[in-house]
Amino acid sequence: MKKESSTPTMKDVAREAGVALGTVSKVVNGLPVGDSYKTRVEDAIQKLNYQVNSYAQGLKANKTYTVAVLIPNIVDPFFSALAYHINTALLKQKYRMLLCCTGSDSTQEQEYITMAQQNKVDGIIGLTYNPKLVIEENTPFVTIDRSMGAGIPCVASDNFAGGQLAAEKLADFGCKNVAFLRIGSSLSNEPNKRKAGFENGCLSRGLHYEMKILDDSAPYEEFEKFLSEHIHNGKLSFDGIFCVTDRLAYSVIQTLQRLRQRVPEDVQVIGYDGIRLFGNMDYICSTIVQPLPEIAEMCVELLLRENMKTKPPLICLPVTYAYGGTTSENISNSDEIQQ
Amino acid sequence: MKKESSTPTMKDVAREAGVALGTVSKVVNGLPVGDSYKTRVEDAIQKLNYQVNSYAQGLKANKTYTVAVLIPNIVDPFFSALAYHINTALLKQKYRMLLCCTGSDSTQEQEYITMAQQNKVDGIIGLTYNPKLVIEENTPFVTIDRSMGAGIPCVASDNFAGGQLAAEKLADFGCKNVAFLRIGSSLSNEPNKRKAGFENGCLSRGLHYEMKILDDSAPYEEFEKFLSEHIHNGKLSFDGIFCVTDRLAYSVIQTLQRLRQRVPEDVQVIGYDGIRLFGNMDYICSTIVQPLPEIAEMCVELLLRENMKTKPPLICLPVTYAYGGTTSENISNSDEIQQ
DNA sequence: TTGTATGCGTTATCAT
DNA sequence: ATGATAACGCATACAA
Repeated sequence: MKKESSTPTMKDVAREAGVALGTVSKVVNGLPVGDSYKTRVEDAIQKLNYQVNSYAQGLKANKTYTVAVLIPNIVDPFFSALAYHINTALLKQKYRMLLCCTGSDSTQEQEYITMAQQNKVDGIIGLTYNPKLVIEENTPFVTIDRSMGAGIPCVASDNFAGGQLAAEKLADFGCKNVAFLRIGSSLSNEPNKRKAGFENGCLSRGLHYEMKILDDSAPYEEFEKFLSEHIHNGKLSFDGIFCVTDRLAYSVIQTLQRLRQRVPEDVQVIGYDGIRLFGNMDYICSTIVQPLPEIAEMCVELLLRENMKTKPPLICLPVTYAYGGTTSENISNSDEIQQ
Repeated sequence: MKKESSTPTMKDVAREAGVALGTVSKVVNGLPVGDSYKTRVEDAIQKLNYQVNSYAQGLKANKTYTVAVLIPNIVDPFFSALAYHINTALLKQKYRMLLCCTGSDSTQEQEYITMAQQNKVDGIIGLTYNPKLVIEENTPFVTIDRSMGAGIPCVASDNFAGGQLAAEKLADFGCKNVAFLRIGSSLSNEPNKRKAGFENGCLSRGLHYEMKILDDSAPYEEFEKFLSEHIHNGKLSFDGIFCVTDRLAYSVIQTLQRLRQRVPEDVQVIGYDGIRLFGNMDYICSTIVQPLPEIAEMCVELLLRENMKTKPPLICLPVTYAYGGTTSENISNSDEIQQ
């Protein structure tokens, strides 16, 4: 009574084929085996519909071909696109993705990491908000957009250059008086560079600029208040706005419409991230596009690289600008106006 | 030389605590153990930073607390929202999600299923396009939106009622002459019921209607052609359009704008799915909302239910209508006009 | 109550 | 080249 109707094992295949256990293992793993044996084993595998048990493999080899990916959520288009590209990059290397949505919650993040390590993942890629996560020494870890120091590599878009590019584009498109709007965790230092780059760009191009930085806990209405206060006689004093994310840009554009400001005629808006509707359709605004495929590839390569001696602390990948209907370019793109 | 600097095992904990292996196991699993032993073991666990190896657990128990989720992709807002809710439902039951993006490709789907079974997942939830997938008998399987017969449960929104509701809403909002637009795999029979329900609704409400059904391979331009052909003297002969998905509705709305038709003044549009921007913001159009949380919960419950004798073949969950700016309702929602 | 021994499915090291 | 056997980390039936 040793076997219930459970899934067949190598032992079953060996018995069926009339060979030894080790022989089956060799066939499965493509090691040299006598031809007659090989076919017999393959027939038995077919007949029993045998599949290797990767849990047993993992136990033996101490390697699971699984990588945990920690992101805040999966419904924000930026994060879902990120997850998509990471999955693609992992698949190329025959790795599986264990997706962990943390809700940006430090406790959840730690729980997921513990879980992932119990699950003996071969590595963790994380866009996290907890600067002091407890991670085992021997679990490779790569972060996205969050420098955690201590020999943990961070892959990010070139946030500084992106901010700068945004300022330059606004200047190119005729803006004189611009604003930078930001909301979000002040812990995450990488995106802060967008502000610095933007300032730098404004200075070098002689743009007058103002900043409005909100904490995570602040209500969005603060921005509406800020913008209203800069309207005099129905006219906004800014002719260009750079938002720290496309998501914020989307809300800001709605607010501007409520305030009877036309985009892009009265005020131009540039976001950051390069989000597209349905992942492959229109940009939701003119934006600084993050090179998601490259970021994903880089994370995976760094994570799986053997000689971890040479782990670079921070890798910045180049960004590009894309038109999304909320800027006034001289090129005739006006038939695709959004919102 | 048996131990490299690898992760500690129960044996290490036992040695450290000066107790037997089985005692450690009991402590870890919360089985009764003498108090002094218990604290000693717990201290050792702390000291060594021990974590159970779920691969070894899984091998032993033949249970992995992992469920594979097959969806076409993760960047379409509908699928990402679905994945999000399934993940949430699984987490409640202490299950992990192995996310598999199939690209709607039958071969990929089969590969993923093979992979998932090698990984000894406890079950599979799939929104698939291959009607004849090979799945082991003893791997629980639940489908979403695709009836596969043969005792495999299917969870879906009430597509028929949804189509009917769309027709009724259009009728309520004053439409007389409506159209149904559909593109997508003709293999997937569940969403086909949207058409049937819509027809039924039109008939019972005395709406004149027309249909335009496109195959997956057809170019989207066919719709543009179809709509242009129904414009006479600048006026579209339809005053209401029901699109099989929000995604299609989005494209159709753009097309209508190109054709100088105002939405919703000239023609009202209703989609299906209930997609929201960024997962929690505005609907992209007036729409029939799928009850995603309930669908996810139902899938998980069905999948993990022990007494699989009573597997219902098809479960339809109720849909609701939501305003998204593309219908003309008499209620004063007009300040939130989209597009 | 605590310790010991066996087996889960696989791989790898041995003899043969 | 092939077959027997030990070991991976854990859970558990059984013995103490």
